[in-house]
Amino acid sequence: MNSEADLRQGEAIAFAWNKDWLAVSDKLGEARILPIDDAMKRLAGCLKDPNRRKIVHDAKPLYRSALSAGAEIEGLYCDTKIAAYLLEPGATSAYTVRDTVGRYLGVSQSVCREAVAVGAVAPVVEQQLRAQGIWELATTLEFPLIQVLARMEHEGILVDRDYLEKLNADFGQRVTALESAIQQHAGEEFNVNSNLQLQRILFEKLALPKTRKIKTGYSTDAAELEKLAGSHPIVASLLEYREVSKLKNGFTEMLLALIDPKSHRIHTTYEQTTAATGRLSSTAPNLQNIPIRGEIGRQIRRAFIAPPAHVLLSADYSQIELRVLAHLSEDEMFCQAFAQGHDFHAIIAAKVYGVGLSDVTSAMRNQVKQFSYGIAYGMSTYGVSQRLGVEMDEAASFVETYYGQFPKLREFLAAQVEKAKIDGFTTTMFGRRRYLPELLSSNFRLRTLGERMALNAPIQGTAADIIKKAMIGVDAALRKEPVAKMLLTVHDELVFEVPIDKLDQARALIEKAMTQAADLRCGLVVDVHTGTSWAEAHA
DNA sequence: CACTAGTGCAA
DNA sequence: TATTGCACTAGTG
Repeated sequence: MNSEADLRQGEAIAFAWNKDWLAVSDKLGEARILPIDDAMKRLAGCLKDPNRRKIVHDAKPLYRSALSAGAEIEGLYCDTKIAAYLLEPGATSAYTVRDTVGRYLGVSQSVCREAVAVGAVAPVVEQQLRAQGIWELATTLEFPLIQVLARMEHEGILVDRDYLEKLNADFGQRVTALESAIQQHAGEEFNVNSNLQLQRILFEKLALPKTRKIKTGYSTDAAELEKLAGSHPIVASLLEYREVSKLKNGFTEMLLALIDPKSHRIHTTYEQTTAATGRLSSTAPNLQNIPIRGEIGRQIRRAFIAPPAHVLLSADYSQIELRVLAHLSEDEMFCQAFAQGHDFHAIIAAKVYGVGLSDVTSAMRNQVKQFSYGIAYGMSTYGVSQRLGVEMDEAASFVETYYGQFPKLREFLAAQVEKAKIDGFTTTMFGRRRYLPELLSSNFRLRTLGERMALNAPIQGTAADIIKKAMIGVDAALRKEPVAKMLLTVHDELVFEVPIDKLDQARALIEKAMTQAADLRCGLVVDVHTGTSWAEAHA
């Protein structure tokens, strides 16, 4: 390895261990569980042999192996400190740690600095967490969640490879055909994926009406192309090309590449420290943005399946963010709407428009629904006028009418921003903080962005707290009574694999644990669906 | 290889 | 001028 660059690219040393054993890779991606003494020798051997230095070591295969062996993982480490400890138990100072590992790896000690710092600052981090009043959040929510996530990643989800391959080939043909059609319309060959070249074709050669301005010229995004749809036949082909090539390049192809050859399943990685609001994120692959809306996109969800004699069960929180908003703001009318019945948005629309529930038109319902969601993102009057396609004065009166019905909503939101400006951070129901230095910015755009973040963070963050707590509860219940396996988490949804003959038990257990995760004024409601594929189960 | 911009998928 | 993410492609340095 030539040095710093290689290490920075994830070729860090990874270990999983407890007091009895330590897991290390002995060749790429192949992890072994070893008694602690043997592990030390093996590790030392690996690192000393220059031909085997590349042997390194994603954490995932390590803990997967550990879990298959039925192990309880105590720690998962990705740094040089433990390596140094294993190689030279006497290496304790930061410098000797770095120097020891650096020598074995044939890299400079400075390369090791960052990783070593993680170990060195651990006590300081604990002190900070305590000082910020979030030690409890860490020890009762985030730390216990680590193992739950590890089990889910290790389990993976089954995909229908044959089906996915057919889909991929089909998409491939369509992309090729559409590309030709577009170039026919354009009268020349060009790279359809290049926005620069595309802009030249659309706005210069074909002289289509100019669209929204962007840094590099004029936008060619789907919303703008829709407006040009009548102007030239190339536009329809382009929109379809975008849709299909997105699905092929971004989904079918990637998913096929990430099917684990041994388990035949897809194992995502959840990032616990990425989203500023406390949400989880998912990478390699991101299973939190698998298409669901379009019919073509939905086909991709059909590839996620249950093994024979099993079904997938999807349990999602109904309107969790709006419920959190209702709870935190203590707006009685808003809370009552949840208690009344099933169609929340229609109930709110009836109040806003001052009509009976049966007189709510779909247009009314849709406008109100969009604004209700927009509230949690800090949508402005201008935003309302854009999204609802109305004039500014109409948008302003809509906003007034809406908040007139739910006065505590606006009070709560304003108070959030004021408090965040004083404290410098927002707080969720479980005490999670988001620091917002943007609120002090002299840059108008940045400052107003900070204000919207201050509105959104407690709501999105509390919802994240709740589902995390639910996951810990569900996991604990499932370990006592293994009637299902928890596979995925998608912000307000949990996906399980359930033996068909355990379905009733699993459903009851999951619903109970999720519903009990928090005590909201307006309650928590969980919708459960099952099916052979994720497409069916999500419905 | 590192970085940005543009685009588009999800909750 | 509606939040939070991940990932792809093109293009620059």
